[in-house]
Amino acid sequence: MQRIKMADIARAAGVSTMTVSRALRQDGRIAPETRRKIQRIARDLGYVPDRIAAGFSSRKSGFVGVLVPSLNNTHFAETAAGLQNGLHPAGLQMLLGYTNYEKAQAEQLIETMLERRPEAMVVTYDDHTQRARRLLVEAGIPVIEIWEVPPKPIGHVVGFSNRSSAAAMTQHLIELGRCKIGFIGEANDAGTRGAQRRRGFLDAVRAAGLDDSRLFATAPPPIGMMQGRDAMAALLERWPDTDAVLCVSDPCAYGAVSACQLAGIGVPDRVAIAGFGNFEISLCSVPAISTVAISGLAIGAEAASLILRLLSAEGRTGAAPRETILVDTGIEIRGSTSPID
Amino acid sequence: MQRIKMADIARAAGVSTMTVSRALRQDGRIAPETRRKIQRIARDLGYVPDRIAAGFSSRKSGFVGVLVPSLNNTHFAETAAGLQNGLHPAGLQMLLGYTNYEKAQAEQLIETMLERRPEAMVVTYDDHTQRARRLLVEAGIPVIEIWEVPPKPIGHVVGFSNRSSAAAMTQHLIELGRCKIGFIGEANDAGTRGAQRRRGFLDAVRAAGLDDSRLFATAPPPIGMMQGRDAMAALLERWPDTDAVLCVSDPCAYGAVSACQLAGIGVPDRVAIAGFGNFEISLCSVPAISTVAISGLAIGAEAASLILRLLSAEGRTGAAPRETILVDTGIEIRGSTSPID
DNA sequence: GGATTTTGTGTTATCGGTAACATACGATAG
DNA sequence: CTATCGTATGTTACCGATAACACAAAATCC
Repeated sequence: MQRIKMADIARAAGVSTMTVSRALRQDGRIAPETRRKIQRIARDLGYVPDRIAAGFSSRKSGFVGVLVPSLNNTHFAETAAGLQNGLHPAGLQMLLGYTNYEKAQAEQLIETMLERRPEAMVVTYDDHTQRARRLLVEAGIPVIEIWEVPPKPIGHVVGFSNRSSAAAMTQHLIELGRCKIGFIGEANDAGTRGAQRRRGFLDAVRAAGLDDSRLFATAPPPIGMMQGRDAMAALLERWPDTDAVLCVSDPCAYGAVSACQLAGIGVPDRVAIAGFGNFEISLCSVPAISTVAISGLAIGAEAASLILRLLSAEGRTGAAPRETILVDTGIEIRGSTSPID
Repeated sequence: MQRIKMADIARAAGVSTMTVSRALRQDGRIAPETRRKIQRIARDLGYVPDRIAAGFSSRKSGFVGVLVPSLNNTHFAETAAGLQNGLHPAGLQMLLGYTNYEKAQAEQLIETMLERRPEAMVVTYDDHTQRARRLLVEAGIPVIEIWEVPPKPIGHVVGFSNRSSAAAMTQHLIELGRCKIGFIGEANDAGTRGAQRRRGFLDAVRAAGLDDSRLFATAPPPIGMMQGRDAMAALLERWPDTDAVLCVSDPCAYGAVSACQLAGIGVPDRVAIAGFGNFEISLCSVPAISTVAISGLAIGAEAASLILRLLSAEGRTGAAPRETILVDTGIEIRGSTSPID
């Protein structure tokens, strides 16, 4: 089974391959009639252009590498969707990889993705290995970190402050009059998003002069509903008088709510519970769960549009100035933290 | 910024590029000493091989195209994860695209993916357009449909029968003694997975001689929790004496459970509710939701291993015989359908 | 009406590797 | 001691498209 290539069309049309190449792109000065004829022949022959070869020749691969910790997570799935929506119309194909929250896996994926000569890389903020950072820097392409504003960015940034968002939500719990507030999340001290949220929690609790010891560490991410449930049960056993809990994410918070339901503990009457991320479950849960609203779709869309901007502005000497784009976040107050009458 | 290429290494080592090419692969007969020297130089120079060029030359792109309806869905996210796990170690990069349940989008994605010359295509079963099917067939590469066993497969299959699984779950509801059973799902009559589940529901209900009219049609997919909630409320308004409901998926079923909670309707006492897919929410919900257990990870893993098998067995004349791999499914009975005392 | 520009198309080289074949040389066999 | 072979490496061609430049014919100018 021989694939049709440009030379076949050229032969059929009695022109050179260069003319075919020009006719099939918007580019180039071509007689309208010639173009129509070539397009018709291409269609009749069922020609499928070879973008690999085209990219190889024009030194533009048409790929953008994207790394997320997990696909099985609304956040990152939406980010990927936002990226695809923005990149696909521009002829860019997303190379998606998920790291399963493992640094070694991330480094591995970065390495193999770079072998595909992407035109840009999008990586979810994390405490990447030195080698991973070096590979990204030396690739000489735009690198965009998403989902946080790193203290030491590798390149461009599309994110927000997990720390201050978590602090804002904690502040809300404090203003409810709660004073024995716990936190459920990973214990990892490295610079991850979860750790930033824990820091924000501590910022707010300490500023209010409250007990800052009620940190319940789960296993490393991914932290799902059942982890949240188990953690909540354990936290209440250890500190039975806890009156509010901030969870590192919404699924985790839903697990905490379900633990209370099973134990007959009223939410929000006895314990207020808040999550992070505005997942669907936090809206549909009974009671609905207060959460920090972030749009993964927006992050993906912003990253995509930044990439398009950076790639089209490639006339500059040296690297483009570092861009930092902040996406909006907000606190959604719902039933799980409504004031006690 | 000039990238290092094989020629640079060859010059530094005083050998030809061909020797470098051989040394950096496992292939070829190379003096161990030469290989070590070349590998060291490559490392020192920070060489990153160009897999695009390599693939272009060897006529193997190293890509596998994967199409799923949605990423924001545990099912397909796990499938993608299973595929990546299986393909990445073999040096294959997944090109992932999501169709948002739209046929036109699927056709578009198939077209642009084929321009990347993938070595195989994985598509989620759906009622694809004629043109999409033709493109896939004419690509001359292995095509694998997943998540259903199609009546007219395009190529290979890794799936299960949505219809009989749904029938089995409906049968379970019938055996509970329920006789006014509803179904919540899409109305679309096309050959989608949801439509197959509805057929299975009807099979079982009719076989038992029960009322088969309680079909509540939601909007087209994606069908989320809130759609399930609204649909359940509307279904109960229309048919207040309904005593069991099968939902097209778990998130939808959770929405239905939450609708009952809000309305003060006991689950399972007054209405039993079952879902489909074994999402985390069905396990963590209170009550936990009975569901059809399917492993998206297994589907992805099976598809990946089938691809590797097909690609390595490319010595055959003509196409390889069509393979159909069935993955296990089972009924998980949980609180939402426990018998009334 | 000849010079200049514009338009449409062709030619050549090349992107970074690898397949296929060629070759030099030391080892082994007879 | 020569014929044969296997091993390690080099040479050449090419994968399918496009960039850069060349060039003839038609259009425009003064």
